[in-house]
Amino acid sequence: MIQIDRFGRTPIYEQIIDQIQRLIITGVLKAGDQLPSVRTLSQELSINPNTLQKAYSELERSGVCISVPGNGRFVTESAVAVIGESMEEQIEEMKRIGKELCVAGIPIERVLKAIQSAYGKESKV
Amino acid sequence: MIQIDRFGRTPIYEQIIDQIQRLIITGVLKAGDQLPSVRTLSQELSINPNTLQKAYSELERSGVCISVPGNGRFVTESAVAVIGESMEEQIEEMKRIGKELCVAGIPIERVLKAIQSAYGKESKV
DNA sequence: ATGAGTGTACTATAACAGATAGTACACTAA
DNA sequence: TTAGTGTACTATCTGTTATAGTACACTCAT
Repeated sequence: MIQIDRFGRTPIYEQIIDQIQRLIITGVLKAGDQLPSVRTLSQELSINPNTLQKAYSELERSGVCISVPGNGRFVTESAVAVIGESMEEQIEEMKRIGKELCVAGIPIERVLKAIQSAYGKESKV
Repeated sequence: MIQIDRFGRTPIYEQIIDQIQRLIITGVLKAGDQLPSVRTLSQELSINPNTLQKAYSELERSGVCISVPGNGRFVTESAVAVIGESMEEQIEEMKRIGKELCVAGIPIERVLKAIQSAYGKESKV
């Protein structure tokens, strides 16, 4: 369900945040669903409970999930919307890279094709 | 010529690498040009000489510049090509973000427009 | 030959982030 | 009561980043 890359440069807690958000926007996890507990998931992933707690806290801070002490942690109704908003930042990041590629002389057609392939529109025309 | 953001998350030496590469692909620095010495530039930027040395070493490792002990450090003939190759990685990063935006349900038109605006093609049609 | 200006190497230190380890406490539901 | 939740806290370890200071070798102009 969740894969951890221990050798990459991205911190474990960030990887978890990204992957849980992905599970939500892909519909694997839906509003009201319970997230795995800190203890069980940390054991399953062989990571420290505190590391997972850090990821969960951040998800809760941004409004993706809500914790019910003594009960569990659940995906909020607004989770999909919240994550969607964070996608705006991704678009900004795209613009930033786009400007770099522009000054580097990379033709815009190459970039557009890359985007289209990511969207599964190969456009082999 | 070079601006340092001491409060951002990107390390100083990476900022220097990025900005020198930018100076080269924009033509401000050309093949054969001498880079500022470790001592002078580190004083100018108020950073440690070792930090700058780290940035320069990395630029040299990737083939952007070459050092001549006792003489100076110069932009190589292949610098532009080398930097251009590293742009391929940027395109891969774009694909990665593109896939995320795709599963998040962001319409491809929004992404394409973002790219075009980065390229200065506003396409106000 | 000398001196100024290069690059390079090395050790040491401090600060910070990331991750781990272990413990403790409060809450809820069966 | 018990098991399973979330939460809080301290302590430690590690790697990266950045700084500080020193030392040495090289090149060039004088």
